Amino acid sequence: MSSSLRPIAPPTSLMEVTVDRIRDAIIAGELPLGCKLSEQRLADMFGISRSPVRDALAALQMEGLVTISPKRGSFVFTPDLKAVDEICEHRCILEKAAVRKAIAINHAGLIKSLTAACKTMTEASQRGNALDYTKGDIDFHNSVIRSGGNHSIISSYKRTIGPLMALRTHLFTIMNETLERSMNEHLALLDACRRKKIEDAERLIDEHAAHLVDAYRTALAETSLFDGLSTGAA
Amino acid sequence: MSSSLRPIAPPTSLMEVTVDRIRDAIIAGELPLGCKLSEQRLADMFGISRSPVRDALAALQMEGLVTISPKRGSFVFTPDLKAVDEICEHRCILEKAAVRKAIAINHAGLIKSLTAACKTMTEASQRGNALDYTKGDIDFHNSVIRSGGNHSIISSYKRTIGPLMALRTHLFTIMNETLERSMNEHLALLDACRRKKIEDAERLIDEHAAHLVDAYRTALAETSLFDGLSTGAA
DNA sequence: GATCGCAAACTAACATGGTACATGGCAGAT
DNA sequence: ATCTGCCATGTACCATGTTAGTTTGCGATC
Repeated sequence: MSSSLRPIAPPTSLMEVTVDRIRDAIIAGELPLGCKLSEQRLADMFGISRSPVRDALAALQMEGLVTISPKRGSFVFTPDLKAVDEICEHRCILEKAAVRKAIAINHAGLIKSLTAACKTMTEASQRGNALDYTKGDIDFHNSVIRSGGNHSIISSYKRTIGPLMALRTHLFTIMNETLERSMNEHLALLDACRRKKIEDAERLIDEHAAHLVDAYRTALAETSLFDGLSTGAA
Repeated sequence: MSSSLRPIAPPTSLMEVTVDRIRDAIIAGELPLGCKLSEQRLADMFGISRSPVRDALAALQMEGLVTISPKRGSFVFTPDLKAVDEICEHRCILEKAAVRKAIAINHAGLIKSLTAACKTMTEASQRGNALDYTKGDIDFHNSVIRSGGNHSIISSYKRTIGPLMALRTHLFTIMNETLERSMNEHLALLDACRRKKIEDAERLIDEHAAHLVDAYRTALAETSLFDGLSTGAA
């Protein structure tokens, strides 16, 4: 109750927070796959003008989360099976290159960040919280990439896995089956990194990616059953 | 026949052509490295409003050609030595992965497109036309990536090499020295691909990338001598 | 009854005005 | 003389009006 008359003093631009809000809504499943994203509707939903919404949609297209058809509108990106395969293959290539470099030039930082991520995942696993586990999972893979130190790859990786974001939510439902195996795979990779076994680390990344493809394909198959166009729930 | 344009309907959006015009101006060197890109000035230059210019700048940021500082403006991206190293390393990783896959699953297509690119480069080399040679060079590397067939990698590659576009022009000046070596390297890679020598192909890509880094670093060193802020010539 | 054409509604794309913010220069104080 | 604070200027960012293109639904025609 001081002199701060401005409860919301956004240091970042309105467009930036709009990007975050739409991205969160997509990841949370409030804006389902293939959902039409009307500029006017989103503007009304957030109580702002169409301009920042338009800029935000362009930025999200850059991240691979939405697709924009000229003169037709924006839609939540829906990857098909082929796209999932290609994205996972691409992701696997980047991770293997990053882990190889990280072990060589940034071993301490790699182990530290990977250990922290594994700690988060272990705790979430014990509590049976798939959402927190997945956040730790994302942290783990981001740590691998970031430890590689190549900024070009870091930014590319972010855009690469973007199209899979909308599938993440549906991955939670089947995660329980594969959670234990996933946990063991991450721990094995951490161990290989700690012992600087590059060959083993790359092999483990390959195997992990293969399992990930299966999970995403299953999630995609489930979501395709809906096949409906929802307007998005509150 | 002129009326049946409906089914395909080429969307010649004003924003799209603005993107092309600005990109061409950057590649041509009319908009030098680090040049400030005023929305109003560009809009006046093209005789249009600021809206499509703003959208075009956002798209070019996606391609890595410009950087946008919030509330400050857009600038032609200027890579430093570290960025050049990282981009070339990234690019090398993608090319090696693509050539490995292309040899395995799309050998005929790979050889065909690479041969065509080499033909263009050879002719340009004999005429001493560095510009055409470079276009063939770009075609060659794009062919490697495209023959890999992974669409995620293809789009990522485009964005990856974007930041180096502004340096391309200055590369022409020193290309004559390294043109012959570059030509031989490409021919050697084509030969390795034709004989399905994956190991050799990857090694050649590594070596070629190393030489490319040197060329870009030299170009960057030359451009940094200018250090001036030009408003762009007609 | 099916198909083609037309029209109305919707929506993205473009243009323009207002506002907040960042930068550069200048005056005044120490 | 140097530094600091204020002011002028330019610019990006947001809001809103206008236009043009696409889609959809209905009706007429075959």
